[in-house]
Amino acid sequence: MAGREVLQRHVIERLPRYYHYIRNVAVPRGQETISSAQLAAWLRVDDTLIRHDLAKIGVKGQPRRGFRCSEVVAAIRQTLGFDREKRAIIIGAGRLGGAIASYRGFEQYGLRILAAGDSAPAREQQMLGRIRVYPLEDLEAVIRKIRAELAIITVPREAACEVAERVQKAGVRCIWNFAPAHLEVSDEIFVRNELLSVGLAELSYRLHHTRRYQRRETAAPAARSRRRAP
Amino acid sequence: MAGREVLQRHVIERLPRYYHYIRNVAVPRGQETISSAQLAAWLRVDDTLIRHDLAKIGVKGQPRRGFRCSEVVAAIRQTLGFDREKRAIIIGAGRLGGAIASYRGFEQYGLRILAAGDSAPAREQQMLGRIRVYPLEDLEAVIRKIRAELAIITVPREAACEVAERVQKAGVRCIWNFAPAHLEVSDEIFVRNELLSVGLAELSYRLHHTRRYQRRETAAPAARSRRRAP
DNA sequence: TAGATTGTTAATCGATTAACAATC
DNA sequence: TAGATTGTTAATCGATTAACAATC
Repeated sequence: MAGREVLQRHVIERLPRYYHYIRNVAVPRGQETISSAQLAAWLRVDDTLIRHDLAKIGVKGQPRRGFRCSEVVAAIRQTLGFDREKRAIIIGAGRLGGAIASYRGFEQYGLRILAAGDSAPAREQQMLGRIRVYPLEDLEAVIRKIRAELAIITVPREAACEVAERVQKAGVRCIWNFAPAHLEVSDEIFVRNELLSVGLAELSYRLHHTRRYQRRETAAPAARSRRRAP
Repeated sequence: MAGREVLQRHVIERLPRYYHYIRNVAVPRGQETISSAQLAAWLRVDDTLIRHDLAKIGVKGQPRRGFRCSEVVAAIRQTLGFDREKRAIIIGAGRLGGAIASYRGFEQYGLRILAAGDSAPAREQQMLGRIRVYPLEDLEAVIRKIRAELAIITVPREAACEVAERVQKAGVRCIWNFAPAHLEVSDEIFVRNELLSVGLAELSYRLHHTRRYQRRETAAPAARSRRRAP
């Protein structure tokens, strides 16, 4: 159940890939079961690694059959908490914020974006898809009203730090930050920084340094952080 | 110069963070030099790791002074190829595509988005910021015309695979994929999958499993892949 | 049954950290 | 000079892979 031992970060990063592959590739193909070898071939890792990971989240396979897709999916959902609602506010109702807010795929991860905030007068009081956009002055009140536990930050860099401080004080427990800024938040709150330039950096390196590539699809983390030194 | 030995992936993922921190935090503060301890405290890693990384890209520090910011920045730019132009096309002129295309910060990484493609008639012939949007029928012609070596995919999942195949055949060498799809491309081409649900998965896990967090800011990769099994 | 696949312990590999001499 | 910080080799740690018995 909940509260198995703590998972290592690498495992946490791989599980959503298994989830994604099974739901979007294996199941649509009509597969009821999936072998560790199949997942491994896809993700370009050793099949033992897959079995280790699945054992950690308590899924049992059947010799000669593999793992039942439905069981793997259920175990991942349960382990990662996809089956529990995450009440979120998105701050920054620009194009990126709009893209995230209107993407329906995140629902299968339990994300519920209940409100948006934005400073630009032109955008205030507007709707972002089906989500209401509030002026930034009301940030704290809105967070409390919708009981947001997660804040998604899609404001420009200059505004990100202040927004982070405010959402933190208003009681949010996690931040998903898309602004290319270094947020200074307390230790109590978890921040995941999606620094897109890291992706660009890798592409740049590959583009300029390599001609051919070995194949590989790897589960790999993005920026995570906790608060900086006191 | 170019062509030092191949860097390990972890190093490639950390360098842009150093770059980002120095340019956005240290330099604006007026620092001319930066110590490995300062970078380490920020990124929550051991300072030895920083010195190892910087040694790998050929930066020399000065005892009691640290590393010159300008030298570190120059070395990272040169190593990762930020100082060389990357000609790109973005396919999918929706909100996410628009956000990426109009973000000016990528210029300091050498990214030049020269054209956009989109299938929706309403968007055809429009401009995306200062970038012209072409209909998808002309994809191959546009890629050849602008000599794109990088394709940024921001189309919906259903369209992603076909787009990937087409850009590949048209000669693009790298794909930066934001669609939550498994692209099937040849070994010759490098793909970086920015699967955002991985980030959401980690937040979900933290939100449901932890109360307090140790601090840490870690350089961490996102999805990378090379072509799948033949 | 034979054979494919899981499950798990042990070995390996590689990234990180420790230790400490060198340097300004 | 003394002291802070780099540079580098060696040790550690942890993730991945190998090996192989168990199972259906």
